[in-house]
Amino acid sequence: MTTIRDVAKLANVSVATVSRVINNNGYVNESTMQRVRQAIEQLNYRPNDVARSLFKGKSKMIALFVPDIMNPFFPELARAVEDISNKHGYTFILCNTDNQNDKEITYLNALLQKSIDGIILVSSTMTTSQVKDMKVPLIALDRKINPNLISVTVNNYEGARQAVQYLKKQGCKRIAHISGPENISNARERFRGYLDEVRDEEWFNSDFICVGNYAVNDAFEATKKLLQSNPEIDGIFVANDLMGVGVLKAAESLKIKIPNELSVIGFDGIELGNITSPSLTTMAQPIYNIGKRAAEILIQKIEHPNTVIKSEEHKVKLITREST
Amino acid sequence: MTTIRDVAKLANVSVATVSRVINNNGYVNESTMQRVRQAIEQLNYRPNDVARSLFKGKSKMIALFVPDIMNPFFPELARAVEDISNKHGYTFILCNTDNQNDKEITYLNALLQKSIDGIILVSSTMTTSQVKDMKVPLIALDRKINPNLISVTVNNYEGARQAVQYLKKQGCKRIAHISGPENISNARERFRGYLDEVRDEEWFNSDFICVGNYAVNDAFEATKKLLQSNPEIDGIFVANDLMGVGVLKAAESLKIKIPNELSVIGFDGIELGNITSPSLTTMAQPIYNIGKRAAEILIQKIEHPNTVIKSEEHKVKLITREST
DNA sequence: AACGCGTATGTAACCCGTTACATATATATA
DNA sequence: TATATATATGTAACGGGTTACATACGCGTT
Repeated sequence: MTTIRDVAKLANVSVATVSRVINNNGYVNESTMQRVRQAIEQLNYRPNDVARSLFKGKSKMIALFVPDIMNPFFPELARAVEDISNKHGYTFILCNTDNQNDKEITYLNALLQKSIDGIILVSSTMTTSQVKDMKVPLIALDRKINPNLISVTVNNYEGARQAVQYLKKQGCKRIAHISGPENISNARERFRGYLDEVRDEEWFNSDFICVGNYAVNDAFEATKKLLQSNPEIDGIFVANDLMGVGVLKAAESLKIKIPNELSVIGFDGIELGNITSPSLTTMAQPIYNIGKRAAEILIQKIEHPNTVIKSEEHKVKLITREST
Repeated sequence: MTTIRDVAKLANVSVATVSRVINNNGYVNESTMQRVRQAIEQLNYRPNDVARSLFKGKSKMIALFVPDIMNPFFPELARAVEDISNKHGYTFILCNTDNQNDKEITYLNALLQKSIDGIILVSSTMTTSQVKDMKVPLIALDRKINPNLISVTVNNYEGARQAVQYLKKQGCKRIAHISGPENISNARERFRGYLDEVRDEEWFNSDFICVGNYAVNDAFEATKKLLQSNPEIDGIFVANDLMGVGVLKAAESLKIKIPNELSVIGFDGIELGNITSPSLTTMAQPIYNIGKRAAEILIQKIEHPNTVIKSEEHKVKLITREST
């Protein structure tokens, strides 16, 4: 492998001068620069990023922790983060945590040993003590971790209220909710939004609430039970689209007509909801955009540690489709 | 940050001895080892991987190039590669190439500068000259690049024939094909399989062939045209499941009943096909498994450069669902 | 007694950019 | 003319592990 010393020798200058040319800093005479450039060209020299990282203590790498890239919500997030990383000259590392804290900690340590420059966390298991006093910049995405850790999220509470309001406007009189796991902040917010919309209705009944796990199958089973025990339900607000699909399938298997007998609204706005039939009405998050913003904020934090950065809450948007 | 020298000082030994303890090689007296271990513990010392990489010229990182992680075929592949990387102590880097050769080359150079240990390529745009003489181990996945580059693929040709045979067995008399892009090796193979099954049928008509782009929308439009011009078609072999979804939607919009009036079979076996209604019959690839094998082979190649490694062609498997 | 080998540990060079500091010339200011 | 400043370039230390090589002790063999 050719090194900066080879280039220096060929161009008849010191390594310092070559380094100045490469990094375009310090004083270098025009003609010297030409000579160095030519030597670099001739040897096809590429600086070794590892040596650079060692000296600088920075690696130009950022990581994204997601529970599981196979969950269709996350690829778009990952794509956004990768695009922005790439645009700013960072290499993108993807880690699947399976919502397991020990995996997160193992990844974290491994990445710190590699001088990772920053990490974006989609996590419901990292604890406050694990994230505070971290010397490497962290950003929470999609799920808040604690109030001191900058986060990029959506207005889950408001979005949930709007979803329920929309069902009411469509004429639903008995609205149920399939919630997400209680340890996930956005699931709690969506649940709270639902509750604040329905708790004072005279028809409200806590049997209309099921706890799901943000996955298709559980929602399928839960919905079947729910609708069999409570045939009066005519609307369901589902805490994410993936479970929304499970609800549609359950209704289909019970021969309940959507949207005639039952209206369904999801949350997230993943492409999947557009493909089912009936297609799924949803409160869509700006998924790509929140991933993009998280990456931009992280890079800002890495490159300008002193700028003041604030958490962001983006707005969800109703997308009406065939399920309502 | 605490360094090996800090540990050495505290344990009253040389850095060489500490290194020997960390890496468990060379002679170290039992009691010395205890002392060093304790110093490591006490200082919470973690070796700096960047320094290690610089000396060794290896980074313990591997990368996966995919066209776009948002295409639902790739997350499972990525997950498999990440799992295996992780298991063997490698860090996983994901690169979205958008099928653009210049992006691939840019990524490649960036990764080489980071002493990447190996790369898995899902690519239809890398050229023979770009991959030969690469000093870093490469593996082609899902798509062959050239005969000299080890690949992990499936039996696309055979699978395609089986798909068409299955449609015939189901009673289809006029079988069309929506193919993938001609520059993708697996699309060509699947097309060839289709052709070899139908070319000698007296009903065969080249109008039954459309070229798609492995995406939903194009297939939707193409199918509408195809079925309107050729209402006699009663079976379609679609080169991937994503386009299969487009076909299902097109049939729905034309009020063509599936499977009664039209049978559809896809290829890939992505989860999506299980969620549509009707659900999509498909020739399923062992997606996770081929990703896993590619990663295992790559790591084998990295860690034992002299072992003889062969390309692998895995078998696809018919999954019958409601669309046939 | 001399030699060989296994055990144990330390010194210093090495991996390869980066940059603080030293040196030197030329131009500008006082 | 003396001093300050911009320009130009080189030397060597530095970042933090790794390891070749040197040194030294203990024990067994001849």
